[in-house]
Amino acid sequence: MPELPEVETLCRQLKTILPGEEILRIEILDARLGTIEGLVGRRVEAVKRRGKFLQICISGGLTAELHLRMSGRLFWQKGGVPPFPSYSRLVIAFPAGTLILIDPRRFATFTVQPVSSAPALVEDPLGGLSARRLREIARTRRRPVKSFLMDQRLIAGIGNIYACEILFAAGIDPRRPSSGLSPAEWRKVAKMSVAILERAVACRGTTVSDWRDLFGCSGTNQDHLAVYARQGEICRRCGGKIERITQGGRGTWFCPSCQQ
DNA sequence: TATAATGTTAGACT
DNA sequence: AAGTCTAACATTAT
Repeated sequence: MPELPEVETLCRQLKTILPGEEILRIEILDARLGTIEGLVGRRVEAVKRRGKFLQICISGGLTAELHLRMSGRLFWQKGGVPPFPSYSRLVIAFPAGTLILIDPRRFATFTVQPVSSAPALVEDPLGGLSARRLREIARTRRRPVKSFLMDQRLIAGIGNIYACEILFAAGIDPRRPSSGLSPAEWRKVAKMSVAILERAVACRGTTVSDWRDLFGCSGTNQDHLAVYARQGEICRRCGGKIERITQGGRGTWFCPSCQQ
């Protein structure tokens, strides 16, 4: 569910609440999450984001790393007592309230002292992407540019919705081999990536089905989607018809007439 | 009932 | 060897 803008939204909201708070209690409601040790009694020092990971830095040099995967959400509940929402999988109680991980599909992960995975080649597309760097990384890769943009080892944070929207904004066919884009095309991709992601952050994310922010509110970026989930509808730029294809097992939406 | 859903990754290919 | 592709994970909604 959440991509960079959604995780950034949660991160900004948590920053207003958690720093300085003591962890009073942790309840694991889904055994898939494993055990979580060493956090109770410690204090939150900072909240950060890396790609789609949310990092909670804890006193004593610990870091808890949360990944929401497909259906994870975070919800802030004022009181610390049940009932918790459906599909609550993890509860972390603080003096100010309770942080709840809601996750129907149970793919989310929460780890302490993570074996911090290697950073992406492009650490974070917010605040500037180098077109030359993208082109350099793409030079030896022939796979479709859409799956290139979504590869977290290469660029941190872009997922299915924003990959589709970025390529529409850049006017590039998602099936094009990455190595075949011209310097001018990479400039467009770089520029549009930043623009699309920044607008989504400003809109507190995209709510097409179940995304909600920390306080249960929908985002508003769905109002700006040009292609995602719009198959059969009219392209607002050229009047053509938006199509859906499958790439790497995921849906891709694009306008064949204005994305070349 | 079959399909698709905002993600990642192990293992099999090339 | 590095790059690429597929299936699998678990559950709900259409």
